[in-house]
Amino acid sequence: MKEIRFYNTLVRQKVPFVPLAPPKVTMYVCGITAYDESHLGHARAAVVFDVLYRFLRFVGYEVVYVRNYTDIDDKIIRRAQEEGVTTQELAERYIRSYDEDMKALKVLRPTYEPRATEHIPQIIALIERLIQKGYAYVVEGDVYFSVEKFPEYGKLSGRSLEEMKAGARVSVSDKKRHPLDFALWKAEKPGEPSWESPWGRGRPGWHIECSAMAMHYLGETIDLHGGGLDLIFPHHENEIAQSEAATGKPFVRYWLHNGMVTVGREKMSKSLGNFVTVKQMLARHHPEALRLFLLSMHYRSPLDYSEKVVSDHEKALEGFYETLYLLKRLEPETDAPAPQHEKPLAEASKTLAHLETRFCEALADDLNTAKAIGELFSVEKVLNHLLKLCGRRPSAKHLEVAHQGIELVQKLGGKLLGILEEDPEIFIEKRRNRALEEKGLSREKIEALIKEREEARRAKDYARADAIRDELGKMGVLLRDTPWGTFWKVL
RNA sequence: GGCGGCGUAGCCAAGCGGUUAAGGCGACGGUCUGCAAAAUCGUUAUUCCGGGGUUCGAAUCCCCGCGCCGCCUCCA
Repeated sequence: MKEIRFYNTLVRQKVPFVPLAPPKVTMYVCGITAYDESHLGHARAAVVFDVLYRFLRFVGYEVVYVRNYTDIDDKIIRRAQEEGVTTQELAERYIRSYDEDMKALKVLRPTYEPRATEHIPQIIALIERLIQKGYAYVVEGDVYFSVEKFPEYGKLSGRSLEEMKAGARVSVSDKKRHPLDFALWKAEKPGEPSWESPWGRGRPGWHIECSAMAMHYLGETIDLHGGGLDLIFPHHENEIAQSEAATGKPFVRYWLHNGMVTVGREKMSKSLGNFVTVKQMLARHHPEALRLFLLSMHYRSPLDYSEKVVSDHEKALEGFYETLYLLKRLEPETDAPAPQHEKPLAEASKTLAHLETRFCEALADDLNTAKAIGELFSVEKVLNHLLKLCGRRPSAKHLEVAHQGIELVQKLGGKLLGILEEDPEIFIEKRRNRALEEKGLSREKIEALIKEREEARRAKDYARADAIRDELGKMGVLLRDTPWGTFWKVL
């Protein structure tokens, strides 16, 4: 296995990944603010870091993975007030909804999924530490972090305080000593949830929760911290400032940021209203098709969403499953392969092993899932060749190579990418049922017609057989005659 | 304005100085098939936004343009 390399936002280049205390790896990813349904952008971040998590475990690391839920913030408060529910009720609802989405998308559960409101003591302790060290100040029940006290402020996003002051779109609050100072603690406002603190009742600011929870679960220096590119400034910059000011130690060894999902090249976002929710997508596509789409682009690049492209990936996925389906039906007819098959079989086996290496190297190279997917589809090609080689009389040796391929698909596709892990027969039946329902077609009718056509074919009544096929074709049903019977699919 | 990124076939996309520029979707032709479909074989980028430069050699490095996007405010 070649060394693993990641693009570290902090140093702006790809660097070898060396965990602080192998085999342990600590990893923190910014989760969602639970105030609305999650969209494709949230799904991308979750799926990308899910594959990272899977890959690190696959190569033998013991990964402690934390992904938080922000369950108290301005948007949650506003939304809860609009709906006349408590912030807890609202957050709970969307956390549950997100969990459903993640489960459907086969995103593995992180080791811990902490919520901000369940870590108020840790947050307060961290703020106190910052005040003691002179990095934070109290104004009328608010506590602010003083960016000028932290000389390295801006190191992640590549800005200086001067530059940012110049372009200042930052609202100047008379309470802040510097426009970029940010709230660690916000004084209670009437009708808003609040907690006791040394500075009076109030609630935590946004940035502090991630530092507090990351340190609580993972220690003062963590290996990996992930999140969307849009979090680099100010959120992650602020996390660094708070954490490193408090501990005097590096907070994160490797910062990883995923690119945005775009629509017509524009960022998908709530405010632009150009978002598609995960639930809407799941209603139209197989979850694995979504994963395939989300992983088809390198994680740091923008990913432009369009139904056509998602469907293209879905078709590719279906084709792969159809190959697996046929492969699974093979039964050995003889013990030994025909002599002229021995060499191709040996070559197929060798190619499969080679593809596995290439696949893993792709992931090791800054999680290049797009390349890895390419290698995986080359496995499909090998399997199709094998299928052809098998013909109607596969030998035990043919089957052995077939199983090697199937296992490889389960390992690389299933275990690492979270795709192609269903039973092909179940996958195909699910697709059929979904398509039948969409088009309002009757399975019984289709199957009866197919049976009738098969009888006609046996009787060599091809005119009748073709008439039935045309009829089914008009219904959107495509037929494919195989040695094991007629395979059908609804387009 | 500052910082960062992108521009590869009809569409999506890999490629990080050196074999025939991965892979997917699509299109066209051959094989297979009763005919289809699927599969398979071949064709579909003599060339990587444009122009210079470095180099024995560049899609890959440098410079100058053009176009697009993200961040600088809450945001995955």
